[in-house]
Amino acid sequence: MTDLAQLNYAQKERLAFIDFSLQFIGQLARADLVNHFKTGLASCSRDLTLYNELAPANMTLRHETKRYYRTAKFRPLFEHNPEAILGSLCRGFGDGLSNGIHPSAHCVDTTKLIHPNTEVIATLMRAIHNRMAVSCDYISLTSGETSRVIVPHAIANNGQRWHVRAFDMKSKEFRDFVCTRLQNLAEIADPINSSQSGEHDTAWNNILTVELVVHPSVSHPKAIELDFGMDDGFLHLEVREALLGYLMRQWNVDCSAEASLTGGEYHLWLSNAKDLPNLTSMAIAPGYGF
Amino acid sequence: MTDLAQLNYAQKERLAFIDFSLQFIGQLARADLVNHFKTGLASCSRDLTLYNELAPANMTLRHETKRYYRTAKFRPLFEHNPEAILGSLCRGFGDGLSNGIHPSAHCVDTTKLIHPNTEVIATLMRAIHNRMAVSCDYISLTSGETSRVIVPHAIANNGQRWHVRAFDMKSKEFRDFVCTRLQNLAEIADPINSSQSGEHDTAWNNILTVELVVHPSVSHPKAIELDFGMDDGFLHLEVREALLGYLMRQWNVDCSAEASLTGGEYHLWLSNAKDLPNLTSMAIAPGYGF
DNA sequence: TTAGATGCTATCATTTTGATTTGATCATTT
DNA sequence: AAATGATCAAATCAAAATGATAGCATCTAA
Repeated sequence: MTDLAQLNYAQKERLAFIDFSLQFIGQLARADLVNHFKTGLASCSRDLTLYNELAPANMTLRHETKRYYRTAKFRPLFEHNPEAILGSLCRGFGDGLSNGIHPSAHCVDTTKLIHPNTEVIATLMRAIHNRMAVSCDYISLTSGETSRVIVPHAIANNGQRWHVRAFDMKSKEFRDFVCTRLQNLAEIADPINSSQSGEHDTAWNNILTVELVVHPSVSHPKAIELDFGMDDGFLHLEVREALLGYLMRQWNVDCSAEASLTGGEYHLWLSNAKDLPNLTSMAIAPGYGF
Repeated sequence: MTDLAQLNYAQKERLAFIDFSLQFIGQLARADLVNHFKTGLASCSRDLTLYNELAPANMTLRHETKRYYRTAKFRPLFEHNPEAILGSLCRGFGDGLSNGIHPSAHCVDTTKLIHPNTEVIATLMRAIHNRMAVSCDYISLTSGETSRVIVPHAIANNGQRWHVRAFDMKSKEFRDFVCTRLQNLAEIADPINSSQSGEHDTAWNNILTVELVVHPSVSHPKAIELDFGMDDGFLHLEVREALLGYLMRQWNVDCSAEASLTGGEYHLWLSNAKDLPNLTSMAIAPGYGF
């Protein structure tokens, strides 16, 4: 009896591709496998036979079209993560390799307007992993261009932009820097001071629990409960203090004490706002501290 | 002479993993490869030797640490797409297979609060590919729960939620439905009416060209130009009419005729707003039509 | 009715992989 | 200073996976 766990990486990948295609496209032909994996025809037949052994009820061959079709009894052989799936549908299946990409015309992700530079991300990530500082020029919205030395310890997406969280030698505190506004990065070989490492970034390491509820102004709260998968009307989140403001802004969470913001975009209310300490990260949160 | 193009899929994947690790982590040990691909030790040595043949200047072994390190002369062997990279760093390398996931603690994507149901996405995608209608219950924010029959033709992310674009039999027009608010989906075997197919969705098929410029209120426009990769101060986009409003809202684009919105969140201005026809999709766009 | 496309299976040569052994380097311990 | 242990490389051989090919089945479309 063959078993999924015994198979090697390449075989599992091909079976996952079959599973994915059946589940999300509903059909599959041998040529699709050949196209994607640049494999031989005989292998495809073998893979399809193997898949059929592992999940006999999942697909049937229709000779009229010479394709395999998902059956009504289909049970996925692999667990596909929803976010990863949608990414695969939009970008094409197959991470890491740029070949075999044929994105679906029927699945479009948001238009990405900001594309961090690969070299910048690479340099930052290496500096983070190797605990090194980098020198750079930074163009801030408030103060324009300045040269700095920063000690990065994490990269985070705030919903629109990728930021690097770093100790800033100039201001002597931990700050966020937008990755696309960094230029002329250079690694600095000298070992960093331990007080500049990520462990000392309190706003980053402090995990807050926030409670979100459907905004009282919403006339059909069930819709919002479905969106956010709320069982009992509450959504409890653990969020880094440094990222909380971004999160509230991204999701248009009304952070006023009494849910007093009006406007159709506020679907959620931060119901424990008064329990939270006064946070600088929340300066951008809608309605906070008014 | 070995050549990248000659290698099989599995080998290319392992080389891409080596390339990726060197570029974004800066180092790599044989054990990392074993861990990820569940491969034998001997294979790793072979893969590393092969990588070294293909890119001799990219890495060196340091016996002190028994790891390979990226050299200063590193030239990536594979093209890594920035969005895909950041995804890989956050979620772990290796699409399609859930094994070998060890996401970086130093790269955090936005907190996803909305998780579309895999079955719903699968059913919709199959209906789209097979040009079929589905019956469903939909809970709308304005009118609450209703039963409908829709003919989907695309799935799109509007920046916060995944929508399905579909012909709605009830209203007899093309509309957006939030995927998480769809329940009790059932495929309808009857063939669809051709007037209900995606080709007739004019707001979807109409591609508009929009011109974005840095908002005049920004004091250091260079920062914004860097964010959006503007060469000459302009950003020209081709956008589906049906998605334009979402895009303007997602990026906080001031859509007023004279860039009259105030507020630090408006980094961009839609400079050709007056050239655009009156669009229902733009109802949610900041400042539009005021 | 027949040609053509695409599917399956079987066979065999080739390639890739896994397991094992031997030897090297270097940090750590004795 | 020498022994120990961890991890690397390289070589070898057996096992497994893959590619190529050929013969046959099924169905569509001409």
